[in-house]
Amino acid sequence: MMKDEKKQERQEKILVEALKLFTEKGYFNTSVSDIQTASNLSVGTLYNYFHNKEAIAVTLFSNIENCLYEALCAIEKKHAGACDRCKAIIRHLYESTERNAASMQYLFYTKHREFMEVEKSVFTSLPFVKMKEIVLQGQKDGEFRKIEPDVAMMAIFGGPIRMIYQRIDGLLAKPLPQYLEESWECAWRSVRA
Amino acid sequence: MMKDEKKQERQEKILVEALKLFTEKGYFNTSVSDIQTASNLSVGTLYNYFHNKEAIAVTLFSNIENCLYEALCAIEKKHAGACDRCKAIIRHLYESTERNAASMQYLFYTKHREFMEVEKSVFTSLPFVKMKEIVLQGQKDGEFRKIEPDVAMMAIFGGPIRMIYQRIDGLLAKPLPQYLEESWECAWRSVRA
DNA sequence: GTCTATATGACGATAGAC
DNA sequence: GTCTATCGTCATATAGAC
Repeated sequence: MMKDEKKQERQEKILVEALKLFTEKGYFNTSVSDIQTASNLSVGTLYNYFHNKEAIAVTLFSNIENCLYEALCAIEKKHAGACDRCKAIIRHLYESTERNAASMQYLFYTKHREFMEVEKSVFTSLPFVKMKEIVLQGQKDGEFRKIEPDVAMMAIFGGPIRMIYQRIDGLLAKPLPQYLEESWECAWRSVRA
Repeated sequence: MMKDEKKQERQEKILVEALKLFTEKGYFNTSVSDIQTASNLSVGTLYNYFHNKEAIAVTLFSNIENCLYEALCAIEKKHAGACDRCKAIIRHLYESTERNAASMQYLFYTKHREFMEVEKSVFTSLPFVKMKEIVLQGQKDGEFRKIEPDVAMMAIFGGPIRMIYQRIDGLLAKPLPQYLEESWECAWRSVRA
């Protein structure tokens, strides 16, 4: 029996290569054979690790989602007010995009519904529920204007998320963190009480 | 020889059905056979109207893009300041989404790069260039704060565009125009001089 | 567990009769 | 111009040897 460590490592390799391919060429333009080749494994072995192509996509999504969710929980703990929390979240998203564009691209930029049974939309997933909670709390505490919560949510994060899309598409000259102050100021002005 | 009118009508039918299928199931989950069946045509006939599946997608994109571009030009003519223009644009986008969700979904929500040779991103296409022009003019005229133009652009339109995504995903209870005033107020507060 | 070889089926696109 | 029938290709997934 193979050591668990080695097994883990191989699974990780598959996920990394799949993520790279999915974000570069898209899910449907990536064949199982592509993933297998990039991972230096045979087809049979790949199917030993994942039940099918969709399972790879689902695992990837779930991993990235959980990772972001934990980061958001840490931010929530570290900062007190909704204002500080939201800014920290945007900073985290910007920095994550620079550090690991593929993950962010896969999370935000992919129409998961087209190939995964799950998910209504990324925006119903755990991290975004948490973000909404923070915004609602901010309204309750009088930090944010008491407008329609969906509008407030999108006023704060809509701009920064769009910045992330633009960066991923190669349409922004500078790294995202360099836009942080200005784009946060805009978000803040739009909803502060 | 068939009357041009009838020919036009059939081509239109193909485009309408293709748009419906592409937005419901996605481009890759839609087969040429699906389009052909929905259009009440044979495969052969369909290939007589379009060179291949991609050509249908390209024509669709181009039609919707032009239609939006013309609407933006009309708005530009009708309104004087950048502020009024931007609000009118957002109103137009909101109303279009309610009237014809599929078109807006196809324009905004589709990763065209994955199946079309063209386009870096929707955001480099004509309508969005026009939007950026309007924002730049607004900064020049002192209506908008003189921050990084990309940030200003996304501060204004990022929130509303995200609202459109949410509506398309069925995550907003009310029709978009009912959020217009509040979401415009947010956008405006974020960038006004 | 890992490999190679292959079954199965779908899809895009064409050929050729009418 | 329109149809039916079909071809070639390729992708997913499995079988079975090692």
